[in-house]
Amino acid sequence: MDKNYNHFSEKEIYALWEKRCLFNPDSFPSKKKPFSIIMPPPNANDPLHVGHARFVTISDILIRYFRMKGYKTLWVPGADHAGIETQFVFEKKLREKGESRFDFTREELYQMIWNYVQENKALMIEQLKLLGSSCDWSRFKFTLDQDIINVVYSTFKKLYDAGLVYRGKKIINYCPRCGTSFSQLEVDYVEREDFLYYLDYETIHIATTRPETIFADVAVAVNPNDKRYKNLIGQYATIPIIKRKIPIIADRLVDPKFGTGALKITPAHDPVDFEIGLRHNLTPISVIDENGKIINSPEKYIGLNTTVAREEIVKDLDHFIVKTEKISHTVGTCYRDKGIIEPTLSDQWFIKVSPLVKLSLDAIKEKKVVFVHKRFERMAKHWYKNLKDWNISRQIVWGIRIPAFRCNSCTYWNITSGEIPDKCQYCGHTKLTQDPDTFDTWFSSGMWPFATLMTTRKDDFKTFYPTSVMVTAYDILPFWVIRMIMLGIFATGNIPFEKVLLYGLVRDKFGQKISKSKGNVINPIEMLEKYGADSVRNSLVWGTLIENDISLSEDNIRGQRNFANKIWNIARFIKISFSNYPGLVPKEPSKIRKRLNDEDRNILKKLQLTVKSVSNNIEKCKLSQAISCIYDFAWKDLADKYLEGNKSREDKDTFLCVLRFCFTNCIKILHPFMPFITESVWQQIKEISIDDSDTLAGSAWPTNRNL
RNA sequence: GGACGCGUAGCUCAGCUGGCCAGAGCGUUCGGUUUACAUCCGAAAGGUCCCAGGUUCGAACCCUGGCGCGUCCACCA
Repeated sequence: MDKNYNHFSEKEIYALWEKRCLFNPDSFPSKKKPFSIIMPPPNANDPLHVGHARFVTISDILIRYFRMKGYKTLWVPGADHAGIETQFVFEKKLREKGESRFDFTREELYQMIWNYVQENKALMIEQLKLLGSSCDWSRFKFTLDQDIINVVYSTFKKLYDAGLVYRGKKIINYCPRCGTSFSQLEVDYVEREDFLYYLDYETIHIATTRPETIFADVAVAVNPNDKRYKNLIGQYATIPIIKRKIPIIADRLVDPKFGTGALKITPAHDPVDFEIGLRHNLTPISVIDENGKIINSPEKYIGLNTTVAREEIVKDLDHFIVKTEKISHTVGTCYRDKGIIEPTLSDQWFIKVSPLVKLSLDAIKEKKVVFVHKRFERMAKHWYKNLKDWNISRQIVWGIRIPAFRCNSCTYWNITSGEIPDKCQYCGHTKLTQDPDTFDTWFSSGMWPFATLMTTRKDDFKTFYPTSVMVTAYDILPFWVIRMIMLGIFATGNIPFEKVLLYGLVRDKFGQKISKSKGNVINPIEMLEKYGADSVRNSLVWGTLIENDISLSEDNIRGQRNFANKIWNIARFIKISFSNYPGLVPKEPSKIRKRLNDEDRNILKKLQLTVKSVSNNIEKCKLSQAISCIYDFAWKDLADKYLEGNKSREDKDTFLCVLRFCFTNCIKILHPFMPFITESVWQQIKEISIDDSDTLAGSAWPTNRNL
């Protein structure tokens, strides 16, 4: 054995595990209880970052622990097509080559992105292996695999048949440059300076930052309690330039303290106005089309973009402008190109969420789904209560195309489970046109736990659903976790997972958020090459609670590398000692009980307590406590005190037997955390070890009976 | 405006349902050269547990209020 541990044999170790098929539950025909985790599929297109490294570590610790405990263990890996994200990255690449998505047909574009993603997917898989992930690669799923798509289709159909899918005109967040709508969550609100124009509507003055939308006004609203305007309610105001008369109405959403306290109502271009419009039965008028150009306005403005139109209209409004002031307010911007989002009326598919929310809240209340950390349960409930109907249409190509076909004759929509209808089910007409839109990524990934298990192996769904625990970052609780619960219960009648373990974000060593612009990005693969996967893994659970954000520093990783080296050297001491005493046969301490002294009994007792505490902590997902227990036992109790205090002892025989026994058990409980070094050590000393397991990864967790 | 957190050693953080002199890692200082490891060993310094009240025999921990910081969400035209 070398003087120091070097981690360069990690790949061989991983290959050994794969060769033994240790990660495939089919190799264990036991009737034991199943334990399963579905991996949140990383974006196929991006290299792994430290956040991924954290969930890999956490999940792998749990998986390896339960595997050693004898459970039938399955960890399903996967990759996500990451709809909008990927298409925009790809389009950027096209632009660099002087091409655009409009140069290709839909099918060509899809195929090109598909090929591009396949190339990158391989890298992602490679990196997951470098981290030691003990997934069953034979069950790998991609979110655009045909069988996954089929599950998504039939779930959509089921939702439709249950009356939970509807097509509606709604205000959506539309980006005219990207040509797509975004969910509420994809819009960034930024603080901006703008002019607030006070306009004379004859009977009343209103204030607006968007004068280009005045031709879309259908009313002026005031707060019902606003004494200034009480007698105007029911009367009319007049839109300048076109002189159209519109009613003055009262609505509680109007803030009397803002501007003049009178709000022009433009239901087609503002979400609040849309809501007020609905309440008062006002018919919306659109003045901005999907390209961001003015329509339904006086001739001279038609076709202008909104910025130019605003300038022109402000010029023409002239003496109608009573006052102009600068204000700073928040404006919705596109999270991709940072441009202004136009709230626009559009036809989209929606999911009616209230029945699904009820199912989910009930499941949480009945403790069918348990959040390991209570505070996330509180957050989830809060989200559910504020969830609005879910717009699932996206105007992009890279995704799952919505199986909705509109009849060219009667214009009714035919919804299928994916198959192309040969005739309209309402009028029998044979010409139908498919909706060009694709599903929101979160809609299909919300089905991930059951879509994967329904398509891996024949009995997987039966055996492994609901999965044992969902491990994911807390920042996607609202995007993903709550939607998986809704869709899982709806589609299968059963919860998708029993526990939700949400972990905190990885930050830099000062606790700052990691971002490219700050230049504090930590590349896990670089660290792993430098210090070994075990060190990186340990540094991601060490010292901070799982549910809290963790500050990662290279110092920390180095500290864990030193720990790995300590483990290596205890093994080296044992190996050298045994080879110095060729006649020495390792015996279990229970067989030589009479020869044990106080120190021997003490360390054996300590081992027992450590195993117990580590098991408890892992089962409660308290991983930082678990690893620090092992760390203290291995380094302080075993190496510094016991080994150091006994190395020159007369009774070498007993000492070495006790040491060997404690150490082999120690690397067993350390294995889920640091699989490579422990396996590597096991391969070195297994001939003098306590059991005859060929690999440590496939060995059994220590139990009270054999301690 | 709403929700959820955080404030403990120089830094990053533990401290579970109130109870032994408040802990760890890193850093700092001092001392160790053979024989498992300098990626090591031994020792030391370093804390008004954000502030103020309250509950209690007893509070870093529970309650109330403040101050400071962070994240997410949202409907200010």
